[in-house]
Amino acid sequence: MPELPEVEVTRRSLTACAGCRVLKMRFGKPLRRPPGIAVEELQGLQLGLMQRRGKYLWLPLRHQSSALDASAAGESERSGGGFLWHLGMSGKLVWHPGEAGQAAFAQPGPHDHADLLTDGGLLRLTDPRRFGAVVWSASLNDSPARDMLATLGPEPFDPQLATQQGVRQFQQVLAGSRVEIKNLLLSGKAVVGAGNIYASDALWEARIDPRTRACDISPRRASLLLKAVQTVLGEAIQAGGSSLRDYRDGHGQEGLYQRNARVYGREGQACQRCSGTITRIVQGQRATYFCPGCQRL
DNA sequence: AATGGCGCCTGAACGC
DNA sequence: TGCGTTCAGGCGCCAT
Repeated sequence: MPELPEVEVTRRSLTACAGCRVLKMRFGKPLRRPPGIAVEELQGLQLGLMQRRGKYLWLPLRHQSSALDASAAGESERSGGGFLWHLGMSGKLVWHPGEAGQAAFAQPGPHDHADLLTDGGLLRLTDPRRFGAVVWSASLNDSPARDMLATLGPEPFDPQLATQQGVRQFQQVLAGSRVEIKNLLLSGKAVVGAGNIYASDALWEARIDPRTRACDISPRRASLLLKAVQTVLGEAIQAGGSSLRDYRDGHGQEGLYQRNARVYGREGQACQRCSGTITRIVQGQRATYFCPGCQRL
């Protein structure tokens, strides 16, 4: 299930599509949100560098900025824009280079819901559960992209978050919320990127019981938690993400983090820190794993 | 305003 | 063997 590390690994694996030009696009079964653009309008647009914000990927698509285009009649009506992608629960964004892309485009599978064919290959969103999204926006600062990103907290690796002021802001979000800390992490309001796997592991790393109300966590422990989130997410990116079920990166490679997960998915096993027994509970209808021996309220 | 809960989806795993 | 049930969870929406 793609969380921030999986999305970041995907982004890094998709650099090859930058500079390619759109030949065709096709949408499969409808996703929860309509793409918001007609595929005919995309032909000839050039792919820029994929960017990430939280668990979203932004792919800019622009017109060639040649003198001919600039003087072409009606060109100003089509100002370019980009696609905001989300992988949902089961989404994979894979690049099929060259002729392999042409062949893949000719034979879409039942779960291929967005196929962007370019002169350099095919960018394909495969998503069996269809919780994912691919949405057109004129820019990141325009609707709908702006609204979709508006509620996101700070990026875990934003240098600003490491400053005194950034840490204080994180502490203040916790201090102002009565939600259980595990659920606050999932909300992305204090920091984005920690989904169900990494929220459990970060709380173990910080020795905090996941049921603790956010406002009951001292500023000192909050700053430790922030570091733990950064540590766990950073390790996961290095490991290529987690492949619990069907996650793959842009080359179809699986991630290895789950082999070294601290507590996630390890119910009944011994805690590697205190030899307590890792326990599974449910918070907000989602599984949480933690060690009652060394994680404190 | 903040918070908890539900529904969207489908494949895998499980039980009878 | 084959059917039905349960589970996985990111996120938008709704009720409180």
